[in-house]
Amino acid sequence: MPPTTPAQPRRRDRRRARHEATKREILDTAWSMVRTDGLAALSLRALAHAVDMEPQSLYTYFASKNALYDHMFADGNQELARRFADTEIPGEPRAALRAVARLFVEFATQDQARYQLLFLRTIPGFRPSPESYAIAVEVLDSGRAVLTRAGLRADADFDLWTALVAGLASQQLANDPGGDRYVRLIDDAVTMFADHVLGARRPHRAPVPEAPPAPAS
Amino acid sequence: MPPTTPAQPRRRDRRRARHEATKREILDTAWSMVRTDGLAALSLRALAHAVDMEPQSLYTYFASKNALYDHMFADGNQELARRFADTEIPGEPRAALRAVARLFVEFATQDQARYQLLFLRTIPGFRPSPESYAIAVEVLDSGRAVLTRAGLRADADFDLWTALVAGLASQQLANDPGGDRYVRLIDDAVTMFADHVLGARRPHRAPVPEAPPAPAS
DNA sequence: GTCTATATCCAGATAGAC
DNA sequence: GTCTATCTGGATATAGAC
Repeated sequence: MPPTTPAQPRRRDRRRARHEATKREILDTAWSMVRTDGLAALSLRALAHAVDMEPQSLYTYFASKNALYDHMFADGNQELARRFADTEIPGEPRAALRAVARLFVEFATQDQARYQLLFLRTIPGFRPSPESYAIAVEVLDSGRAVLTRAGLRADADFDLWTALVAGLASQQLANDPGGDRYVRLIDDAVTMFADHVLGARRPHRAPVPEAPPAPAS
Repeated sequence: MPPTTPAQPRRRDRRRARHEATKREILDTAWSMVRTDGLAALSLRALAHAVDMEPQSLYTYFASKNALYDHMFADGNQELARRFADTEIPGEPRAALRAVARLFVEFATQDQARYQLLFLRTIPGFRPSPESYAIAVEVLDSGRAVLTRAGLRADADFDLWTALVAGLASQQLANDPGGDRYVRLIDDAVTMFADHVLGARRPHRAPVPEAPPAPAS
């Protein structure tokens, strides 16, 4: 019998685990609902009934609707962070840019509601908590680290980069949801960007095989 | 006495003019409200009281809330069309691209709610009517015409263009509303784009004065 | 931790008098 | 064209029994 593990803490752990499991189920259900009905259309009543609860019981898990949005915000950013961690980023600068662009645009275009919650100001009055926002900053820093390794130095270049990939994602979601009209432009966009900030290895879209890599600055 | 203009029609005209004026006032008030409270936060009650009406009276002017959104959608697109018509677009390709990029990004960043209504799918269930959507298509065609004149041929290039300018606008609104962190990247972004699709007149950001204009294709 | 009961207020929309 | 009156339903949130 383990001496330093009395029964009480273990039971408390079990209870807490169950609490977390229910919370997880609520969050997953919420995601599924906003995916079909739209982010702003989420109602706590409908959510509660979808998990077989009375609406009031939700308040055991989330203090308010905005608190729920806040958890979803953290959740989505954590998912993106996980993908960053799980993706091997090539050392070659252009390949690295392609990898991170694909990673982000794929993540963004998979879920319109998630994109709106994480990157647009769709819900009036919603502001992520400092803790949740910190995760978003961490993710952004992951992206920045990749670009720095690829030879990017200027903040303005990083901003141009985020505008480019966010633009592809945004247009894909708004004008061709579920399609690939803008997704398929990713590689071309990366080439355009890399030519601009890293120096053109190949002039004007004509591929030059075996050209030496261009220096960063 | 004018023979072919009886009194009845004139009175009808006056009434209709008054009707249109009130409609205009409601629309303007709605714009002002969504600008401060957020697009999705608009309520017909609050709107009605802001124009000193009972909520029910609004239905004389707009058949539903979505009908109001639809009029706002048309309204915003008409404003953008007006700006296109009023702006002189230079003949030189890069200058033309700069002009249209500035025009669009300025319009977009002036009003977050308007941007969300016109270009993002913020309101669950809202779809513009065919008549309103036609105005949006017309505006898009204006932009396309400028790029065609500048030497752009491929549809994919036009899509890359809209992604780029929409990305700048979107990031400006989401991450630095009211500032110019992304707006000031417009010229750089246009250079990047033009180098890519029109051919690099200047290699890697080093301006070459008096260089001959590059051919379109 | 979940429920019943309730509070409070708001939403969009319709009917019909004036 | 605007009002009063009303419908119907929804929203978020709290109190307290079990």
